[in-house]
Amino acid sequence: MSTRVTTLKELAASLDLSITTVSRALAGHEQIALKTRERVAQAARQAGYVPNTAARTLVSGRSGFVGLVLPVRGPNLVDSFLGEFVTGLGEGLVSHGADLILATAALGHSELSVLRHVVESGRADGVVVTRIAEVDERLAYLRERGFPFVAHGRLLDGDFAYNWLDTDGAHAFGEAFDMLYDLGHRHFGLVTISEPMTFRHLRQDGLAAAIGRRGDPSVRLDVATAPRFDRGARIQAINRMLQGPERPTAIIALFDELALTVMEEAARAGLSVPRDLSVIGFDNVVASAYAPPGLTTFDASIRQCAREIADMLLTVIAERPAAPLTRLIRPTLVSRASHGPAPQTRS
Amino acid sequence: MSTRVTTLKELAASLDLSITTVSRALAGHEQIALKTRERVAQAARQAGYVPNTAARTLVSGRSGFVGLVLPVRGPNLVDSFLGEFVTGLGEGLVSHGADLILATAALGHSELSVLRHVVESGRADGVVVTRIAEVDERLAYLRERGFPFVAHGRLLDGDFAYNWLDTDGAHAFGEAFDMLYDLGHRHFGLVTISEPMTFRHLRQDGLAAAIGRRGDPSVRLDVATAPRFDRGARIQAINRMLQGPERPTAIIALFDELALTVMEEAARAGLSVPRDLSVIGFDNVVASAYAPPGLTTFDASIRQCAREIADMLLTVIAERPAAPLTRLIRPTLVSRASHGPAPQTRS
DNA sequence: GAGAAAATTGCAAACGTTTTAAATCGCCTT
DNA sequence: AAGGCGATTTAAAACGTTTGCAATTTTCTC
Repeated sequence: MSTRVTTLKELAASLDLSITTVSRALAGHEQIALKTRERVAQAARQAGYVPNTAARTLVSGRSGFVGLVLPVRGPNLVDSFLGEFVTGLGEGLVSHGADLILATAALGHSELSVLRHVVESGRADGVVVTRIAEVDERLAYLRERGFPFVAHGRLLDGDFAYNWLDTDGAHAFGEAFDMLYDLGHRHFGLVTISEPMTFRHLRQDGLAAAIGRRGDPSVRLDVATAPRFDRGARIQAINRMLQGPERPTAIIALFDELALTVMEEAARAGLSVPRDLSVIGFDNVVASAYAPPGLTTFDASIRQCAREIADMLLTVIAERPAAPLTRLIRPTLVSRASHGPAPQTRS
Repeated sequence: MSTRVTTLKELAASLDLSITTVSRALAGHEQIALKTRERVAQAARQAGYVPNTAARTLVSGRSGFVGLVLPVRGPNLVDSFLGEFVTGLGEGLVSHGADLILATAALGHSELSVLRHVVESGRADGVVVTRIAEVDERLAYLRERGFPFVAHGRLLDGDFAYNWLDTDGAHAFGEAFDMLYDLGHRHFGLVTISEPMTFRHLRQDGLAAAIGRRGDPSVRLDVATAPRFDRGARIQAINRMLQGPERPTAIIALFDELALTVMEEAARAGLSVPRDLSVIGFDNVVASAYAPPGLTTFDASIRQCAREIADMLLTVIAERPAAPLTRLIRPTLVSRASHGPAPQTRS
C-alpha cells in the first residue's frame, strides 16, 4: 500500500545515468543518443514514471493548466450552460495535454479576487472568462497584467482588442424578428433580465436594428424586465405583459429559461401557443425540446464553442500572437412548434 | 503590462527580513514577534503577494487540489449530472480553500491512465470517482496505492471498505413499486441499460426485493434493455415493450432520460400517460418537469451529494481516518402527473 | 596516431517555498 | 561583568525538475 512515487533521481540511478541525461532523453532531445533515449523510455515506462507537476511547473514556469473561475450562480438554478461549457473545454484541452482548473468564488470573495489568485499563484498558464459584464473588472485586470486569456463574450464599447469568441446573438434576434414579422406579427414582447451583461444588450440591439430596417411604424415592442435569479419577479413581469389590455402576439425571450416561463404562464392564462402567442427562445436547452409544444429557439452549440475557446487559448499561450484572436459564431435556428402566424382576430 | 509576480524573496528584501521569517510570519507562527507578523502581513497585502503554488506543493507535498477525471461520455448526450456534480464539488471545496482539477480522458487513453497521471504527478491530494462499474479498475488502483479518494457509488460485492457516498436507489425503486402496486398495478415494465454499472443492479435488486416482499404471484415484470448511448436501440426496446400483446400498465425507468423516451414513444403510440400507462423515472432532471404531463421521479439532489463528497474527501486527506467514511442518501419522491391508478379495462 | 571536430553525457544552478537546526539578540540574575 | 535564558531571527537544506555550460567520450581527418 502507498507505493512511493518514482522520481527522476531513482530512475537515473537505476539506469546508471545522470538526472540530466534522463530528463533530456524523456524530453526527446536530439542530442541524446537514440539508443539511450530508447533505453530510458523503456525503463520509465516500466517503472511507471510520471514527472512531478509541481517541480516541472516551478522551473519551467508552465503549469499545463487552464483556469476557469466559476461564475457566481443563483441558489436554485442549475443551468446546463456550465455542464456543456466545461465538457467542451475539457475536450478541447485534452488533445494538447492540458487540464482544467475550476476555481469557485466563496461567498465573501469576489470573482475577481479568485481570478487574481489563480493567475498570480502560477496555477494556470491562461484562463477563460465567461459571461462578460458591461463593465468587467476581470477583463481589465487580465489585460493590464498581460495574462493569456480568452473571453466568451464581448464588451460593448467596440474595444475588441483582446481574444474573444462570441455567439452572434444580435443576428439571431434579427432573424427571429424577421421571421415573426413575415408571419404577420406586429406587436412584439421582449422578456429580458436586469443584470448588466453584455449579451443582453447585443441581442436587444440586434432586435432593435431589425425593427429599424423594416421601417414599419406599426411595429410595437413591449419589454418585461426582471432580475436573473428572482423567479417571482420574473413571473410577475411576464404576467403583466400577458394580461395587459393589448398583449403582444409574439414574445422573444433573452434565453430559453425565460421563454419556458413565458410558455408556462401563457398556459396558465389559457393562451394557446402558438395559436394565440408565438414564443422564441435562445440557447436550445434540453428542456426546450420537451416543453410543449416544443420551443423554437437558437442553438449556439456551447460545447463546440468551448472547444474552440480551448484551442484559441492554447494558441495564445504558446504563441502569444500580436493581433487578438476573435471569432463570431452564428447560432442556428431550431424550428419547433412554439411559433406560427399572427392571430387574425385583432388587427 | 505583464507586471512580475511578487516573490517571497522580494518581500523579505523590502522588509529587511529573512525569507524564513516572512514565510513564518505569513503562516502565523507564534514564534514570530506579533509586531513583525503584522508588519509582514501589511506589506504582503499591499504588494499583492500570492504564494507560488508549485513551490509550495513541491516542498509540502500538498497541492490543495482535488481531482475529478471526467467519465467518458456519449457523443451527443449532454447530461445535467456532470454540471450539477461539478458545481456541488466546487461549492464544497471552496470553503476549505481547495480547488478542483478536471482531467479529461483523450479518445485513445483509458480513464484509468488519466487517473494514474493525476495521482502520480502529484497534481491532486485526493480524487473523486463517479459512476462505479461492476469491476472497477479505478477503485482497485486507488485502494492499492492508498491514495485518498471518495467514490460516488458502491461496488456490488459487499466489500465497502473504502470511502463512498451513494444514493439509495434500491430503496427508491422499492418505494416506486409499492406505490404503483397500491394503485392497482400488477404488470410492470423495467427499462434499463446494458452497461455493467453498479447502480443498475442496486436499483433492479431493490425492485426485485419489493416485489418479493409482496409475495403476490400475479405480479409480472417485463424488462427492456438497451445500450446507454444507443438511442435507436433504446427506442426499439421500448416499443417492443409497449406494442406487445400484453403491455405493462406501469413502467419504471432506470433514470429520467429513459423515462422521457418512454413517454415520447407512448404518446406516439397513442397511449395516454397516466391513464393508459404510468411512468416513473429517477434523477429529477430539469426536463422531467417540462415533459408533459410532468414526470414522477426521484430527486437525488446530486449537487448536495457532491458537496458532501467534497467534505468527506477533505476529511480523508487531512485526517486519514482508519475506518472508511460511508454515507447512503435516500432520494425523495417528486410526485408529478405521470403515474396514476391502473387502468380498469384489463384485469 | 595525433589532433580536431562531433557526439554524448554530466555538473551545478535555478525555480519559490517550507522547515530543521542553529545563531543572534536583549535582558535579567548573580 | 559573566553567565544564562527566553524571545526572536536566520542560514541552509530540501522538494523534483529543467537547462546553460563544461566535461567527457567517440569519431573523423590527414
